Amino acid sequence: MSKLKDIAQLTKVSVSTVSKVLNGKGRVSEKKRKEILRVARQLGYTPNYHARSMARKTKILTVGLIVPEIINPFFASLTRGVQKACGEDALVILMDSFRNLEREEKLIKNARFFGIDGIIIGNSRVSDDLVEEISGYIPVVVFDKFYELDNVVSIVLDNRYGAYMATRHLIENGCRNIVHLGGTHELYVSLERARGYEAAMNEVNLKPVVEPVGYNESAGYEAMKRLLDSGFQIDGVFCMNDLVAIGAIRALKEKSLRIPDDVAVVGFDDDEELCEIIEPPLSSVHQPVEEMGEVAAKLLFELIKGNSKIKRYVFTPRLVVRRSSLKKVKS
Amino acid sequence: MSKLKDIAQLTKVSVSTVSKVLNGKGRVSEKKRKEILRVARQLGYTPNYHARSMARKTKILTVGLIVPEIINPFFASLTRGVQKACGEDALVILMDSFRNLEREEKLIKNARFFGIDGIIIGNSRVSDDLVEEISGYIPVVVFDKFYELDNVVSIVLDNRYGAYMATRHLIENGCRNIVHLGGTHELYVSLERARGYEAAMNEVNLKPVVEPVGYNESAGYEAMKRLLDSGFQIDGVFCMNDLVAIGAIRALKEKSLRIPDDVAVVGFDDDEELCEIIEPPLSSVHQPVEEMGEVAAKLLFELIKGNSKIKRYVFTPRLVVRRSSLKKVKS
DNA sequence: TACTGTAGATCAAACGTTTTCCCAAGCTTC
DNA sequence: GAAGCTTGGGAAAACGTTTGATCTACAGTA
Repeated sequence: MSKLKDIAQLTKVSVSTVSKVLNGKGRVSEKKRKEILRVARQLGYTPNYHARSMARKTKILTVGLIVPEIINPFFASLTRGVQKACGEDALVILMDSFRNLEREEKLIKNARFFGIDGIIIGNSRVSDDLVEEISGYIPVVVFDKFYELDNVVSIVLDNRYGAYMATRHLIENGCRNIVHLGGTHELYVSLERARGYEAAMNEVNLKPVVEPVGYNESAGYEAMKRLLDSGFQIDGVFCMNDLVAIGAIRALKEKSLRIPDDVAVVGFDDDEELCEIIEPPLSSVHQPVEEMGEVAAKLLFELIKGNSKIKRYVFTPRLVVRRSSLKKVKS
Repeated sequence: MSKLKDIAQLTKVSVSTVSKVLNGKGRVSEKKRKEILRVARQLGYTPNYHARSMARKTKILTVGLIVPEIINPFFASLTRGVQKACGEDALVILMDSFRNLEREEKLIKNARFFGIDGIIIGNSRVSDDLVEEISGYIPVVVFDKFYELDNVVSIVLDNRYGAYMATRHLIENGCRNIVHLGGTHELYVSLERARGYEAAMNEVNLKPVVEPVGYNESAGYEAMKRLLDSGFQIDGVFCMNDLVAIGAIRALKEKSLRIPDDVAVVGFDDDEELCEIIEPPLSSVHQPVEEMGEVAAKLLFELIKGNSKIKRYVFTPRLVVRRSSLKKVKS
C-alpha cells in the first residue's frame, strides 16, 4: 500500500502538498499538481481510511445489521429497508448468524470493536442480558421485544392484532371450526400470534385449537395431516407463517378437500412471491417489513446522534385477502 | 466517546498503563487494574477502531459486496456464501444498488475510500471501464464475465452448458417442438442460455424458437400466451429462469394443457422453495450459488494477499429433474 | 529603499491507540 | 553494601492523514 509519503518523495514535495492536491484544497502550482496526480494514479494510491477518519474527526457512519439468515425473505426485505435508509450516508455491515445463537451472540459482542456506531438486531432470540450489556457501549435497535434501557429502541409488529384480524376474517367468512398451526417455539412472536387467534375465537365463543408446528413447509404438512387423520372437523386454518400454510394446503389437497370451500386458509408474513404463485393464492397477514427496516435505521441514527426520543415503534399489520379464504357462500 | 486519556485521568495513571490493562498486557498492580477496569466499564469505553487499526498494523479484513437487489434469492444465497467464507476473519459490507445502475457505479467507485480491502460485484451489468478503473486500486471479483486484468478474478457459471443440458433432457423425454422463453436482455447470461438451447436443438436438427421475455412471472405468462395464441405447436418449454417458467405454467394450465404430458417445462436457477411448491414440481437447472459466493470470497482473499494464481473459476450447473419434465411415455 | 501583498510550498500539531524502551524502588544474595 | 533481579509504571515514537499557521520569494507600489 502506497502512502502520501511515497508520492511526496517521488515528486519531491512535502506530504501536506500532496494531501492538498489530492483533496483539491489550498493552492498548488499547476505543474506540481499534474505531476502529483500522475504519480498517485500510477501508484494506485488510495487514502488510508483509518488515518483519514482519525485526522478529520468526521467518519462515515457504520451500522451493524445482524440477521439469523439472509436467505429468509423476511430478513432480506429488512436488509433492503435498512440499506434504503442508509442511502449514501452510512455503511451497512451485514452479519449472518446462520441461525446459530452462539455465533450470533459473539457477533453482537464483538460488533463494537469494528468501528460500528450502532447495531440492529434482526431477531428476538438474543438474551436480555446481552442486549443490556451491549447497549452500555453502542446504541441498539431490536425487533419484537421492548426494553427499558436508555440506549435501546424497539420496533414491534402488533402480531397479536394481525392474528386476531386473520381469525376474525375466517369467522366472518363462515368458518366455525378454525384451528391454528403455530404457538410453539420459544419465539415471542409465535406466542403472540397464538394469543391473537385465541382472543378472536373466545370473543365469539368458539373453542381455540392450537396445533404445535415447526416453521417450514413440511412441518405445516405434517401438522395438518395429524389433525385430519385424528378425525377433527375443520373448516378453517390460520397458520403462523406462509410456508406452514403452504404445507397445510398440500395436506388438505391430498385429502381432496377443496380450498377455500371446504377449508379456508390464511397465512402470515405475506411472502408475495409465494402467496401469489400457490393455488389457490394464499390470504396472508402482511408485515411492512421493508418499512420496518427503514424505520429501524432511522431510529438508530437518532440514537447515535443522541436524540433518543422514541423508545418503541409499533407497526400494524394488514390482511391481504386472496382466494384461499373466500368461501363462495358467505354467512 | 470516552478515550484512554479520560480513563487515565480519572484513575491517575498514564495512558499506556490503561492500554495495557485493557489489553491484558504488561504487569500492573491488582489494585490499579481493578480500578481501571471499573472506570472503563462505567464510562462505556470502547476503543477507537481507527486508532487501533493504525497503531497495530493489522486491521480486520473488510470486503464490499455489491448486489443489485438483496431480496432476490439468488443474491441472498450469494451473500450467504460470502459470509460463510468470511467467518470470523472478515467483515462484509453489503451494498444494494436497488437495480439502479448509476447508484451501483457510484458505490463501486467509492468503495475504496471506506476501508474496503476488496470488492465482489454480484452482477455483470457494470461497464468494463469501471471494472478496469477500480481494479487499479483494489482487488475485484466479478461474476459471469472474464477480464484480462491483473487485479480481477471471474466466477462464471457455464450457462450455455446448463441450457444445453436442459434442452437435451427435454429432447430425450420425447419433446420435438421445444421453445425457449428468454434470449432478450442486454444480459450476457441470458444470451448464453439461449445459445446453449440453440446448440442442443441444432444438434438433432430441430428448429430453435426463441421467444423474448422479461424476467418475472407475468412476463413468462404473457410470452407463453402469445405463443399459444399464435397457434404454435409446442410440447416442451425451456425457460430462462424459474419465475418465467412458473408464469408459463400458468398460461399452459389456462389452456387446459397438461404438464408434463402435453407440454414439458424446465426452468433455470432452481429456486427450491419455488420449484418444489409449484404444481407440478418444476425441473430446473441448479446453480451452486452459495458455493459460488464462498469461492468468490476465498479468491478475493487470495487476491488481497497477493497470490493471484487463478484468473477464472468455472462452475458447472446440474439439472434437477422434477415432475414438470417427465412425460409418462418415454421415447 | 522599504513596505505590502500574494502565490506557492512547508511545518508541525493533532487524531487515539499500541508498544518498545527505560526508570525507580524494593528486594535478594553473597 | 554493592550488584543483580523483579515489579510496577511512564515517556515517547509510531501509524497515515488533515489542516491551520508559517515561511519564502518575488512582484507591485509609493
